[in-house]
Amino acid sequence: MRKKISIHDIARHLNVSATTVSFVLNGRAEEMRIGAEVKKRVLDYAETTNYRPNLVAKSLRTGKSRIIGMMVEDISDPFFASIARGIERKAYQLGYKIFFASTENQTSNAGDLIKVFRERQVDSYIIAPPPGIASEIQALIEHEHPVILFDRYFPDLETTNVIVDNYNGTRKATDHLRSNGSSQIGFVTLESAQTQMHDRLQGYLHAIAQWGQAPCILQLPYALPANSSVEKIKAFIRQHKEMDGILFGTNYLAFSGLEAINELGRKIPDDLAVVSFDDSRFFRLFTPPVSAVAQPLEKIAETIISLLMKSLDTPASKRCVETIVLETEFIVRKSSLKRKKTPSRTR
Amino acid sequence: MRKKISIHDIARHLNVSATTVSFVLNGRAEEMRIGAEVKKRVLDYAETTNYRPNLVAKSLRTGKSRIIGMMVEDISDPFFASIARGIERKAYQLGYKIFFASTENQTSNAGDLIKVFRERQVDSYIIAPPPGIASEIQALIEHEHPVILFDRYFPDLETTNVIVDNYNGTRKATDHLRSNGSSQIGFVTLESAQTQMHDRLQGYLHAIAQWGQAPCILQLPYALPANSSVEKIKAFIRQHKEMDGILFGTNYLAFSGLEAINELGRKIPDDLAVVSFDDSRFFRLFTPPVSAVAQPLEKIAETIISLLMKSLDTPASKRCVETIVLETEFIVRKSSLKRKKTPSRTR
DNA sequence: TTATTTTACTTTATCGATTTAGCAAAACTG
DNA sequence: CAGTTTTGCTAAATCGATAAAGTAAAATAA
Repeated sequence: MRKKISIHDIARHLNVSATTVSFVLNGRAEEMRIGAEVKKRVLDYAETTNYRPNLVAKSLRTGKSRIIGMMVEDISDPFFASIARGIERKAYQLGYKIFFASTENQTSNAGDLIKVFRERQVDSYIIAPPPGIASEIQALIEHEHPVILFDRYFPDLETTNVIVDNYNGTRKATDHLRSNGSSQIGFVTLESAQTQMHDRLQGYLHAIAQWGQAPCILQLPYALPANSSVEKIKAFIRQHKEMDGILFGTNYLAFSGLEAINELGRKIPDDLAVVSFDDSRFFRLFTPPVSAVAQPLEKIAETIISLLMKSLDTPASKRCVETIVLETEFIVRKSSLKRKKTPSRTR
Repeated sequence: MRKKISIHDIARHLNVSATTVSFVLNGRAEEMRIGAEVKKRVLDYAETTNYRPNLVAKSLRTGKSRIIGMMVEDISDPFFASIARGIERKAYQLGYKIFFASTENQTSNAGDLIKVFRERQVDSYIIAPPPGIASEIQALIEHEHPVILFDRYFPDLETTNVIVDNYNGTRKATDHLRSNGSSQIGFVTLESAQTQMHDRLQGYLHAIAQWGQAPCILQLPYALPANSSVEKIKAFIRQHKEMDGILFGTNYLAFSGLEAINELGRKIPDDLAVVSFDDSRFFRLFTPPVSAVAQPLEKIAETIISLLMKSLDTPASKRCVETIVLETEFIVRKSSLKRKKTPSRTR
């Protein structure tokens, strides 16, 4: 096993100092007045020996790791996975690496992760925060680490946030149900006081208030197993016979909901129309396809990274905080041609 | 901004040496005969100042980073995302952190990533390798880094591999289609010579050979956009009128396939029965639900981590290579009660 | 009582980079 | 031709930890 070569090995071999090698390899040869010939010899030797800098050493010396710590609820959740993927792509291009981690939306997990990240000298953070972690985030900012919150945020905290317009998302979705014939619209959401769910709830409430409908809401605990969700949604549907439209607060709630509706033998959309907040590639595959409020995943990732880079380029003292609100898109899906072609096909 | 405190700060404050502090904080106080009182003072002071070791410095000194580099095709793909999640959970418990990265199954991306990982002093690797990366992986092993390949591997390389029994997976799936009435079974797969797809193909071929059916195969290029896949699958189905069963080589091919079948107005399973390799939580939500070959995701993650830990505990010279083949589970999904209860419901 | 061992630490080197300060030789200036 | 500047480098300190080797004082043994 040939050992890894260091800057000192190069220096020794060429009879120059490590400093010179460092300057050359960092492209500071001119600035530091290193002769053209020495420069060439260093470059050539580094090339032939396939020298790779030890970034751990570099980090220790410079205090910057070029590592981003990213914490989300669950990296295997399609929403977070997509955003993570987008961020990954852009970060790598910029020479940054990412530690991804899942909080399960637990305060304690997030707290532990922040500690671990700090030990590892992570120098910036992208966080979809769980409740109760505001003070730790505040501490990160006080330590001058760039922090971007996304998906949800703390209104009391002066952070840079990237979110979507949840309020108008559910509002448009509710209006859509109404204008497509539903008069009693239910909302199935999470028992969560976090901003994203709060705003979605408000959007729904304000929408139904327009035509004077009373709220009809089911709030499920976070991380409820899918089969329990299905049961609770079934009970909810049974209890509200008058309900002829349902809006789901997340796509996985919608999946449980579709299953519940299916099991109850209700017909979509004739018995019960369905719309989901947060799109999924699967909605178009259902019969009938499901309309949804799509979040601009690529745009979210892009915005997060560009704000983060801006923050990294700015001294802590003059970083400005801002909350970027991205628009959602309402995707209307009607039954495909099949439905029209064979309206009375038996199943 | 209060500065981060180091072992030297503690030493200075308590009038002891940094070495003493290091020993105490690493639990080596007894071994190194540090007095109980000094030990207590160090521990207390570290506690009150909220001392956190600088793991970058530690890595530099010890040469171990306790960072695992994990490379998969795409971390947002549900298969890889689930495995990543399982690995993440276990790795954190063991004090390891993970760099996740996506290769897009491109040799050059994987090569670059290996370089980046090495610069960052990653000390072990979990890789779902793209084609053509065998020599770089060989080099990693020669440098005595523990490496675990999963999902696919290189038969010529002496590596530790964690795979599933792809051959029997497709074989069982094909048999299932046959015994449920399909007599002409098609196979939609990827244009890939990698082991996992190769074995799936063989399973299919051997299965149909049992009853003398001729192969009926569609191979799609890797990373084909979903809408092109749909078109190609539609053409394939149209060309093979006699085909009454289709096996899909991956779940995303199955999704395209379902869309294609839908658009052609064929009925599942009466016109065309469908089975997918690689399960998805969505298959049960389709009407009718789709049977699938499920890979043991949790078990794969578990096996990878335990082999990796074993490897890390073993000197490079006496690590043994092994290929663990995990069994798949064939999940039969019949139409739900609804189908039976209301066989002639119109839609 | 002297020699040896044990106790309880400390000194110093090191990991692989960066960075500040410095220094000799060459070139230029007046 | 002495003095200053520029050129082209290098020595040494540093980041924050660990580890090998050392050492003074106390305890024990002969």
